[in-house]
Formats: sequence, structure tokens, C-alpha cells
Amino acid sequence: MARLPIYLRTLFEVKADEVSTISSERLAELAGVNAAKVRKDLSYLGSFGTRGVGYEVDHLLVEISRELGLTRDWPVVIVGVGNLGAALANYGGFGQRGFPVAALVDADRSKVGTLFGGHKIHHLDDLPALVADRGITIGIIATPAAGAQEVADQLVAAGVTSILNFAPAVVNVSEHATLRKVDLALELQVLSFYGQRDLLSASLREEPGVSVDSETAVS
Amino acid sequence: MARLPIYLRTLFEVKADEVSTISSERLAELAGVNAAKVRKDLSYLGSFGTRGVGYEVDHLLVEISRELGLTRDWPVVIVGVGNLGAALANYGGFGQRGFPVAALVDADRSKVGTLFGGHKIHHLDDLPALVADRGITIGIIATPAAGAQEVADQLVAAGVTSILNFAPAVVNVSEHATLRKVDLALELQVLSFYGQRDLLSASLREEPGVSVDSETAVS
DNA sequence: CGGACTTTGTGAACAAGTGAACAAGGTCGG
DNA sequence: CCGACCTTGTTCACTTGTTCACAAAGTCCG
Repeated sequence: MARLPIYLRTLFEVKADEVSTISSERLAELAGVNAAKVRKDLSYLGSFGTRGVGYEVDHLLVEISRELGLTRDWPVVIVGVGNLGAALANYGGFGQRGFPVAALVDADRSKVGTLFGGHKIHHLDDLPALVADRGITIGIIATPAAGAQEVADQLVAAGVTSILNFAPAVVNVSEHATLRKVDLALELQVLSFYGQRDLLSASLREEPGVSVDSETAVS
Repeated sequence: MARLPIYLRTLFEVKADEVSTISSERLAELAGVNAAKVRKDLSYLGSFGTRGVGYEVDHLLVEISRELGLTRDWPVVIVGVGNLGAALANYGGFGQRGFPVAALVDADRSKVGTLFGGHKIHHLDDLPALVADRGITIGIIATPAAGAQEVADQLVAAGVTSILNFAPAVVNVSEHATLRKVDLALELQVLSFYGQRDLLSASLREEPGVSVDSETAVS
């Protein structure tokens, strides 16, 4: 399921090249996955490929968009207008893709009332009213780690059902809500792990005499 | 393996509370995972828990840091100083966690030479020299999708072995390099999918007579 | 109109990751 | 020093996801 957005983006790209039909193999190549996986994923939506030809690009776009619920806009509220929150508010990519920033919220009263990227910053306490008035269903947490759980609770209480958490903290929500997280430092630490490993194996090739526990070196 | 950074963060938090020893069960609870998983993950690093007591926090911190290669700083270069790149450069979180921003690079010559967040912006062509001089091993791609693959190739050619890609595009690198991606729009689209589904099931409960294909409704 | 060719959709083997359960090993009070 | 108690490390069954392989279905050219 998490691959559908990738297919969607890929299909938009091939559509720009005026390709009207595409095979699972070609789509797989462009999306960077296995062809069988593509077919299985798409067959789950229903079967509207034609054998011997492939999938009609326009039709696929419609079906995937519908499955993902992208036939309408989903307004979002950004909580926490610090460095990261400000950046996200400024970043135009959300609105373009159907997720307009509908409100900015912060707990710091000195920020409340100021304008940022065309939006007035509201206080956290106004969350319920904002969510209700503007039909917001998605909340983005861009606060420090310490406040993340608290904010998540308030978002859910205000009626938000989907949360994207950028704060480096473990956050739990009731089972009625969906939470996903993006942890930038975590991504870098994983890269560091691989970088470290490559460095290690490189130095081993240079000095094979150095004794290192093989299991550690391997994986 | 991708869970080690979470354990690390959690351990730092409990250390601040002057906890010197922790059981797998407690750590699992704080990190939001299963206790057996914690034990299995940690046993892979070697076995330095003591049965009947738990794990020594300080020792674990050292071991996990070493495993992740966090005993040194890993300078990063950010390619693309647009909205997102600028935001990431400004965001202090990287430097704090051992990933100092060592250089900013852009293809737009009108930006080159200007200062941003204490860093002078260099031209993309200077990448090889910057990477070599400043010991950079990690590159962050914050360009538009169209340039992402090209930038990735140049990063690898310049000697970078780990890449974090924020551009909404599929990027391939040689097997000597590691690539991870963060796609903000993708995360929101996944949330949209769940939001859509919740809406659907809610309306079904209200009007059970409405006919909807059951397979679509279920998952 | 018929046969060669292409591509889907799916069944079945395979691999990876998860979680429950338990024995081995260690602590601690008496 | 001993037995009750606790927690790790590991085994095993199970679920989930991936990939292969192939029959069914459709196109297209002669």
C-alpha cells in the first residue's frame, strides 16, 4: 500500500510524456520495484489491465487516486512554528499535492498573531475551533520532543484523525487515529551505520591482518 | 537495525532521570516496541545484559553508539538551497546529533556566494573539492525532483557514500553507496488513505444500506 | 481467420521478521 | 549458603511480504 503513491508519481511522469499505456515491467523499472510486486499491488485494486497490452495510464491514475483518497483536498494544521514548522509551512510542496496548510498553531503566545507565509499563527488552545471550522483532518507535529505527546492528544481531542510526527519522540495515539513519523536524525544515524560499516570493510581490505569479530563486520 | 536509534534516544532520556539500569520490558515500553524484539536486537550486539537485573544504561549507550558509528561526527553537505534545503540548513537538530552541516551547495549561480545560516553557498561544481577538503561522507538532496538523479551521481562521484534524498523522485545509486529517502508528500498520501478509509467506514455505520464493494471497504 | 507473441493475474515456494514461551543464569533476602 | 525470584538469551511456530513461474487472456500480423 505504501507503494501506491510512488506508482502515482511515476504515472504522472509518464503521462507527461504522452504515454497512454504502460506494462507492469516498465512501471516497475521506473518505480524501482519488482514487476510481480507491481502486478500484485494493482490487482488488489481490481483488475483493469488488459493482457497483452498493459495498463491504461489515465485509468490507473484515477483508480489509485481514488484508493488513496486524493480526489479531494485534505487541509492540514501545522503545530509548532519553530525552525522545522516554519520550514514546512513555507515549503510549497504540500499545497501542490492536495494538502493545503489550513492553519498554523503554536504554544508560545509571543508568536500568536504574527503572520507567517500568509498564515496567522494561532494559539494551541484554539485547535478545536480551527479543526472544526476549516475541516482539518490531518495534523503535523513540529514541536520539540517534550511536547509531542501532549500535542498529539490535543489534536486527537480536537477531531484530527491523522497525524504526521516530526518530533524525535515516541508518541502513542488511540486506535481511532493514525500516526506516522518522520525522524530526520534517525535517518542520518542509519546512514552513519552504513558509512561506518563501509569504512570498516575498506580498512579490512587494506590490512587483512587486523582482527575483527567477523559477525560484526558482516552485517 | 533501524530500531537502534530509537533505543539510543530512549536511553538518553532515561539516563537524564538518573536511571542506571533498565530491563528489556521497560525499554520496550518506552520505545514503543515488543520486549522480545528489544532483547533480540540487543543480543545481536553481543550479550551484556545481566540476567535478573537488566541492562546497564551507560554500557548500552556506548555499545549502540559504537555500532551506529556515532563515536565521531559525520559532516554533511546539503545540495539545493531552496525552501526545503534552507529549512534543513537552519534546523539545528542535525549538528546537535553529530551531523554538522559542513557545506551548502546549489546549482543556481545567483545564490552562490551568499551566506545562509553561517554558511557560504557554493556551486555544485565545487562538490568534489568540498567533499575531499571537509571529510564529508553524507549528502542530503533537497533539489527539485528533476535534478535529483543527476545530483546523486555527482555526490557519489565526489566521494560521498551515504545519501539522504528528500526529492520526490526515484533515485538509483551504485551498490557502493547507500541511499535512503524521505518523501513528505508520500507520508501525507498514506495518511490520506487511512483518513479516507475511516471516513468511509464511518459513513457505512451510519447508512448500512449503502452498497459498497466489501473488499474495498475492508482493507 | 489462425497462430505467434505479449502481458496480466495468481498460485505456490521462499525469505524475513515477529512474538510467545521457556530454560539458563544471575541476584538477593534470610 | 540456599532457595525464591527475576530477567536475559534463544528456540520455535507463525504471520507477513516477496519473488518465481505459469496458465489464461488478449493483440497483431500475415
